[in-house]
Amino acid sequence: MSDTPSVPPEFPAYDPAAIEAIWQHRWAEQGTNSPELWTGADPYYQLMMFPYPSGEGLHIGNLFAFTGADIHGRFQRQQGRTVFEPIGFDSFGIQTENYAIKVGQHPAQLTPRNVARFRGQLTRAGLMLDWSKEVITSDPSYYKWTQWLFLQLYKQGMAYKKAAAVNWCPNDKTVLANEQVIDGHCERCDALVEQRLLEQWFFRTSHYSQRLLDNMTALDWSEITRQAQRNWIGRSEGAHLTFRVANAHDVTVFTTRPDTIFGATWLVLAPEHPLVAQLVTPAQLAEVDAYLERTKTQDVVSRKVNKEKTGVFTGAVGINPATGKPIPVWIADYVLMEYGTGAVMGVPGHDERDFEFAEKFALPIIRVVTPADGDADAPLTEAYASKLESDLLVNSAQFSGMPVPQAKKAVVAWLEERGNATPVINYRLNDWCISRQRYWGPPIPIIYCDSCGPVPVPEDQLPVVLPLIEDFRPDDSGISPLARHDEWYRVPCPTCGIMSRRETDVSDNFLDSAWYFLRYPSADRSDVPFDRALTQRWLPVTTYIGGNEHAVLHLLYSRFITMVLHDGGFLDFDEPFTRFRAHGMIIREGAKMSKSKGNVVNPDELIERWGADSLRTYLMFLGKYEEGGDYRDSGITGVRRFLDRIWGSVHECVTTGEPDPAVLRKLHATIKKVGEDIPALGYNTAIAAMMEYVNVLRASERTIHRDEVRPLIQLVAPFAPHIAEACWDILGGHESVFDSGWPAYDPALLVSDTITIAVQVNGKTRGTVSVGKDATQADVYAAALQEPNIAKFVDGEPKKIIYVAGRLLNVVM
RNA sequence: GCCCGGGUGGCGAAAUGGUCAGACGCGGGGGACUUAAAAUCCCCUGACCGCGAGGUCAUGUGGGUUCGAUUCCCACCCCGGGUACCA
Repeated sequence: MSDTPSVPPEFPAYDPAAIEAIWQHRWAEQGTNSPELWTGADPYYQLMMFPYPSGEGLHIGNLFAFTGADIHGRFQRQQGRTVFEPIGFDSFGIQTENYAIKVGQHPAQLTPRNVARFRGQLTRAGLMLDWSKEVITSDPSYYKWTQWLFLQLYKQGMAYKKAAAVNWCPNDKTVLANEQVIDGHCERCDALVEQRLLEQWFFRTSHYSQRLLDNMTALDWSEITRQAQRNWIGRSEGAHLTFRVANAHDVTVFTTRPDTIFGATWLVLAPEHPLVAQLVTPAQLAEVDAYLERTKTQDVVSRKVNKEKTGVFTGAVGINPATGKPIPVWIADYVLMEYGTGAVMGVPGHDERDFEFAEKFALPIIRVVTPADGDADAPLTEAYASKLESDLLVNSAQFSGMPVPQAKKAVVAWLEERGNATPVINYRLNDWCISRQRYWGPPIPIIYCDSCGPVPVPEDQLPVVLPLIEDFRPDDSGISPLARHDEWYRVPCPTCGIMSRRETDVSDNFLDSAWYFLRYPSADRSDVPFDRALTQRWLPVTTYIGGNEHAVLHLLYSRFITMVLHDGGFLDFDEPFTRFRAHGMIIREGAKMSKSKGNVVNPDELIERWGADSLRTYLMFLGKYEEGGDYRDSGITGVRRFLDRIWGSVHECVTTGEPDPAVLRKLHATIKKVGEDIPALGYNTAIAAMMEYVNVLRASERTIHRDEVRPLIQLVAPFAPHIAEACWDILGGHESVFDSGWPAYDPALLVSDTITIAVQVNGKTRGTVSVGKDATQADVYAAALQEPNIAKFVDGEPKKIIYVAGRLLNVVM
């Protein structure tokens, strides 16, 4: 009882597996990660993009993304907010279906297995997920409401049916998604893909183009993401111009360059343009038919990829409303029916594509625009398509000499008077085709009745359950596999009762994910898709973190759905995500990870070997979260050592004596730094700052005071939650470290009485001087001259002295 | 082609007008402890010249602005991502 131990007391080695198991169990048992949604103060909805539960299990990239979001959420919780961090599975869709076909199993069997595996992995990774609100999109309790959503859009006139082209494989006799068409060939059988017109369901996203654009200015989103959306919406200002055509209907074109109309030497229609049949003259009929046939037997993808100009003359002749001259009307597949009016005027002098076309078909090329100092008659060897505001019109009658921006307005006004023009704003954003001629998705809840037409399935009859059929593969019938099941698709009309047919298409996977964030808080409710009051309390999502590969489609569709629900009176807000941050991509040793390269990192093995805390922290240490990182196998040891040192410090620290003031200063600087870096997603520098502190804390095997190490545990907790809980417990914490708050720093400790000023002579640093914190320029200069190493460079009177208060003095000789 | 990112030590990366650029970590070298090794701890580590003090060069390339540039401007090269006949 009297012996003073001569060796330091032993303490258990840091054993991540054991610690992590204990705390994960405790979190689950005590519901630590399931906040009280109705009463919790200061709600903070921390959302991460839910995964598609692939057969391969959780990818390290998923883990990188989720960990970054989780750290943000855990930090917010330590700021005293009630943080809701839900998770779910995007389990419907073509990816799962294709995988099921590949491995020869049914997606309905595969999905629960994959989901179970993901659950295990996500739990093992120590994410602060509220599993009590899990959402699985392929579960009838979820897709019931996806179908409900379709019905609301239908009621609001936002869903409609029209014919649209799909990729069709004539060999497999099935519809293909764009990504299944490789170079114009079917990815499975290599047959040449063609296009087919099918009646499909669309959502009127285009109705919201301007609002989707306008609202964006108020969103706190990564700028790259906003820019991607702006480009996608593609607003462009221009005009509709109308051309008379002899013996036929007028042709209206869209152009952003009405000023160039004097140079329009032909008209071109898309092959699908409705006026084509009317315009063709008997003499040209055979040639035109042949061309139309050719464009039809081309898949949707390669038509856009193949830039070689083709076309055919219709025989029709239009009148250029500006010049009054006759111009030929052509058909060419470089004109897209889905953009503008499906017809353009050919202005070869000032449009690259038109120039190519003119060269190929020997059409006249007229210059109507020239640089300010240019020659009106200089021949064009390529299209002059500059956007310079100083460009002037030439060869354009009364408009010659006018600058382009002014001419755009003047020409439209002039033609407008004659009824030949209307100013319009056009968007490239198309309506959203949600029909999929597939099996693994929510059936679209519509019934076709011979006497009533399309009838929505009454809401009290939802869900329209996806039947469990064995032959779920797409086959040679050319329509959805569901159409092969009479017993499923033959139903009485809800209105008149006569035998009718169900819609056999399922909806797009993107529809499942366009509203899942609304479902989470209400996931346990079977009577409503989302509870109005609870939604009001938790949404819009406070912070959404996800990959920028979804910058356009998923985020745009989610915004669209939110707007529609708002306008339908279901929501009080019309933007779903207040703050969005795109994380970067994780690569390995400079290369993209892929199965074919065999360089995929397996998170399970890493967690087993190093622990979840080390892996989490290491992933965040690789680089800027928003830029991604380069995963290298050797680096994780440094992070593990860092956690080991924290573990050691917690066990070795004493409560006698006082903390070292110098260490405390560093501690408070670290608290400040980490507290500023985490909300800005500067995780790598936050970790570096903590490492620096640990180096100071343990320098020269000094004795560590408990008060020097305790706040560090709170700082490291978002990154390494398990070891933090364990350490907090050891240091006498009575609650979870995540309910212990965040340490405050004392600003007074961060300023010292003396400051070090760099002294440069002619811009070269020659030394530093230590002066009082209120020193003036003169004080610093005087002090500098006392330093021989500085003074020797100062010879005579300086020409100039620049003083940056508190930082630097530059003496210019 | 167009729109975004990004080029800094042997490597992952810090610092975006101001203290010899390179924090933090990996890797490497040296030392302490140990019978030895591991672990741990301490020191060094951009390149070149010099015994040394010290000096020279260095943030993709070339210009420019400035007392001062990795940081701002212009041109170009390379890498990554997105998008693509959008009139």
